[in-house]
Amino acid sequence: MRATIKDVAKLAGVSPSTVTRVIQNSPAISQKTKDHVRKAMQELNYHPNLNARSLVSSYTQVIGLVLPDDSDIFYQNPFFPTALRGISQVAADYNYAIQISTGKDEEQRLEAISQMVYGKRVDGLIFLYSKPDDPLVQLAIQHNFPFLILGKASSPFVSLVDNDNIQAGFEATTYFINKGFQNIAFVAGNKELVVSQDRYQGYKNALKAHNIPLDENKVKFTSGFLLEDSAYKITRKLIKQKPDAIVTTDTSVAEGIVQYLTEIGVKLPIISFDSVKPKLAIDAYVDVHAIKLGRVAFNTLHQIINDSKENKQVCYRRVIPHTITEL
Amino acid sequence: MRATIKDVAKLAGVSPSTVTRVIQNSPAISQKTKDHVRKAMQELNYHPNLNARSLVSSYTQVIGLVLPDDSDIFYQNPFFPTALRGISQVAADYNYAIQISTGKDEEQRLEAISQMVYGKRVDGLIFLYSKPDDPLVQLAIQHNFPFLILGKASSPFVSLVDNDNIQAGFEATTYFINKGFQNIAFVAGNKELVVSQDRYQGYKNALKAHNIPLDENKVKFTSGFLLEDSAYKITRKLIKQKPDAIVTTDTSVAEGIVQYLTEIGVKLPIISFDSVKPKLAIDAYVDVHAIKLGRVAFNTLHQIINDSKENKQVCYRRVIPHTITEL
DNA sequence: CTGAAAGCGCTTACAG
DNA sequence: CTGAAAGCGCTTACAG
Repeated sequence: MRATIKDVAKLAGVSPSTVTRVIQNSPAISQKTKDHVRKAMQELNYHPNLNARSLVSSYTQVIGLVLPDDSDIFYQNPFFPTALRGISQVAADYNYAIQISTGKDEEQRLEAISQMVYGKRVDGLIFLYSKPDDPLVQLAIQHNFPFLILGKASSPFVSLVDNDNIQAGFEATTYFINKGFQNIAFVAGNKELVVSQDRYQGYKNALKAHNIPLDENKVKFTSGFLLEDSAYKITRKLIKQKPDAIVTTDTSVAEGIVQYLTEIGVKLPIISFDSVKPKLAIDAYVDVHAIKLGRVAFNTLHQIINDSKENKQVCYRRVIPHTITEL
Repeated sequence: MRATIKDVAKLAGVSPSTVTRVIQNSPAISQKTKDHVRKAMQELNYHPNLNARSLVSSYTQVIGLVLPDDSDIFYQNPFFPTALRGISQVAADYNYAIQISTGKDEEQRLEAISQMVYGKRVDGLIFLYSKPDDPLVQLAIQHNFPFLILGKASSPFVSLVDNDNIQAGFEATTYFINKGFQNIAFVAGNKELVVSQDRYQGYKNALKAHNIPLDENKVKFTSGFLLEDSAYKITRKLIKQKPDAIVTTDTSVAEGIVQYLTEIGVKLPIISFDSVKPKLAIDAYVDVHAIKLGRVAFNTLHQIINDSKENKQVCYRRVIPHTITEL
């Protein structure tokens, strides 16, 4: 059988509480005792039962990652694995484990997250998506459970880590304006998503700042599950407006556009958004630095968890700078 | 405060053990009592403390997903999110949660997995990679801990779920042979990986079966972190061998090849392997059906966990069929 | 069909 | 600097 804290205590000739204190590296314990106990732990290959620890101490050293529905386009995008990398890098340093939670629909996801929260399986949550009035977020708010959104939240009292997508849209558009283009089209992903709206706002702001009139015929939003397919079809119409450059919010969208343009033998300057260097022949991309987003997200959640232990309620809002890279 | 099992028992006028039995839907309990207790649970919004449950019952309803090093090319590939989808779909049906585990190097990963296993945080493990003599797999074997490898294992006594990569390599090559090509090149990812070796074996088998001599100058393996970059460079040399078609084992590799070929204005038929429809203009791809792999992986692990409760030791080896799709 | 008791493996005051 | 006791919230035999 696995060794318990009692076995270690016996072998080291101390009480179980002393063993606990050694594990916690309590300054109250003498160096000599610590050495003894540690030797005993080694000898018995002792590892604490984390369930027992969590039961009594009511912290788990686990955080939950809340993903959107299983069917979501989310999984097509390198954003998720990249942000996950950032989160897990910092989590490993703090010795935190990561539990992920998704489901086929909202009901199943709500059930899963309830179990995590009520069942005391995690100390905090990171939402890897952002949508208005999400019931899962509501649950966290109601129970005063530590959480943070990786994205833009509608409520002003929610902690979040995000890019400044309005500014990024502005800069992406300005990139082309500065190169002398005047008929810049804009093609975004799902219109409902806050990121699409924000980047569109940035696009409009940039045109305005340079006194270029907005032509809504040059603005398109994709729909459906496969972004490329939708973008491909949209381009057919878009091209009639004779744009001289295209700002797009997603590499998948850019892929659809490029595919159509290639087929009809047209070449247009394109800028896109991505979390990794696009494998596509486009001119530039806005790097949202998903690894950094993930790293800061974990750090911030960690902060929030500690705050809540002290009954502090702080709302953190962190912006991760983007960069524009020419290809 | 959150309601405990005692609160429910009191409200329902029964003992805590009866509440437990109702939760377990034990046939020993009368319908009337069940109704009472369930009503009380509803009223108090009762959710069991899972740490307490795991402590005493020593099962967790959590499985661990073991990922390769944080720096690994693994994260560039859609295989991971796709397989994860499959795993989490079935996990949700069984009401299992998923914990993921990675780290910056093997030491950190071993530490993380030790905590999961010794700390009794998970009931079983799925390894999402496969390499010879992996110390993490050793740990699981030594402790008789339920696990399974999503990939090919070197030991014959390890459960696994995988494609038949030799057969797939054979078919991919035959696809071109049947179209009349005779000078088929082969470009694979990292030579150390078992999948690369297996697909190469399939390539050789196909040539042999059609009496086409193997020309090792037409066989290349990439190296380094960015597969496309490596493939790009390799193509420069490869092209001197005047291949008339190329079998490649990875879409990233295919991307590098296509990029080079496009630049020099050459078009060659290419077939690749992928878990999602490639966004690249190639002729066909072998779909490894990563979702299915994930689904079967969870189901099998679930089986293994149940076997181990009954002290059964069964070694499962499941093959997931691939398909070739023309684009 | 149901309850009382013991215990899972820890940690946390309390006491010295 | 250290120990004895109590308890976290469940479940599992045992008994009836």
